[in-house]
Amino acid sequence: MTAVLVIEDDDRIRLALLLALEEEGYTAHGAANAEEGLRRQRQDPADNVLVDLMLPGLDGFECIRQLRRDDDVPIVVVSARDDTHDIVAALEAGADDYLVKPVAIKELSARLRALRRRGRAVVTPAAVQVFGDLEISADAGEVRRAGRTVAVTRTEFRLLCELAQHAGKVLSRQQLLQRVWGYDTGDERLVDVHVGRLRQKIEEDPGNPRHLVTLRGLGYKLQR
Amino acid sequence: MTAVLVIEDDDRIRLALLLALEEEGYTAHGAANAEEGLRRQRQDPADNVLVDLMLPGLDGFECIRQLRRDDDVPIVVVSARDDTHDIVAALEAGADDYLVKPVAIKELSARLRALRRRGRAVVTPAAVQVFGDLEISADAGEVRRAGRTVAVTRTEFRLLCELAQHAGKVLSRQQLLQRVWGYDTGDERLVDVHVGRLRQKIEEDPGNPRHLVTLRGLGYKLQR
DNA sequence: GGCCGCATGACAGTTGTGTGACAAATCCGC
DNA sequence: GCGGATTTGTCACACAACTGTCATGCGGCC
Repeated sequence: MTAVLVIEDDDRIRLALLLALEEEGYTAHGAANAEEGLRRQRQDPADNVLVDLMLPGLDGFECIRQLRRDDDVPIVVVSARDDTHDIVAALEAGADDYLVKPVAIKELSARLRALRRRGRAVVTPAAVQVFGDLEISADAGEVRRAGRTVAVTRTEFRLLCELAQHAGKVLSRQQLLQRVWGYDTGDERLVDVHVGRLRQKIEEDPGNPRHLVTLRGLGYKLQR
Repeated sequence: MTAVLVIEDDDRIRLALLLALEEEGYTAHGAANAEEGLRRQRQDPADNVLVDLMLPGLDGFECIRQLRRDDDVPIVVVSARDDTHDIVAALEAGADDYLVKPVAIKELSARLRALRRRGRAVVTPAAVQVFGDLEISADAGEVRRAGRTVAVTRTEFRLLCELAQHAGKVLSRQQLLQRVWGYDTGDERLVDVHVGRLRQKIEEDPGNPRHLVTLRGLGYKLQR
């Protein structure tokens, strides 16, 4: 069974697409905005994703880019705008096809089939973030220091990724607790402990950290 | 350098496309009818083929089918007819995309790029992947370790292929359940068991896997 | 000097993973 | 169809790794 995720803010259009897709034999799920769509796709990846370009909050282009980071899923843009600039930008962002509303469901279905036939993307090397002698690859779930892979635990990895995502910026313990652990409240010392453990692994001299630095009274930040 | 073959009987349009493509940095060749196009592609395969639907003699649909028989080359239809039936028929025949004339060259170029990015044709025709002393032949359904063929079951093979397709990247148990078993939900331990069995067969020291490694809390990945 | 924030080591409870056993399902030659 | 062999999925258990809490001590800062 082929699953399709439809990210579209207009309720009427979304429902119409979902119904039409199910009519065509797909399992279809909807999301009303980019954030919800991304979460869904992470939790339970569909085989195809349909994205509208004009979304509240995170826009379609950014949504495509983030989808592409995690996944090779075929992405089809379904937009009201028939404009070469938009089409090119969407394809460059990582979309595989672009359809202008209103779409004929038979065409959509045929295009989805053509995309699946072509299969998943060629094995692309995992994306890597570099901080001096420190390399982080979210895809590969890997951290390297001076070329050597170091084993970090899941929590440490999440913490590191969160810091890397906001490289150079201070993140308070509260923010980290929230984003890494999902705690709205809790003991901030917990962050210290894990930062300490992380330093043991990724810093040359853990007592004198160069990448994962403390900003007294503010929090931590990751830098080159 | 990327080569494109344009099969189009209207001289003016063909020349315009060839010029525009060269402007975009492609090497472009033309053919005025299907027979000539097929011959050219056999003799000196291009990386992409553009086909008009209305051709003298052999028509575009048949041309696509014959191209597809020999080759996985990405095929884009460029036609004056904006009709769902034609679009669906062309895609079913084996085309990868369908553009309605007049085409914006920037859009065409972006679509060609998107296709190549995805194309299995361009990169993995042999479909034998090598991971150090481990070889996986997707076509032949064979797995070899250190030159010796090892017998793996169908499930194990699919699991291995899925991991190989995303070589070097972590796949969560959820993703594997979804992609290998098609389960939307289910016991993740199932994945563990099959990974364990696979290791017995493909790893030199199954207790100390070098290729099929666990990333605690994240999932599994296949590496060199 | 005293206070506060941070680093660190130890520890117990929890979680995640590997593995062997087993029964159901499937395959296959006859 | 039939019976044996293979494959598949479930379960339980053991073990190792990880997590969060706490206590202690150090060092900067007012």
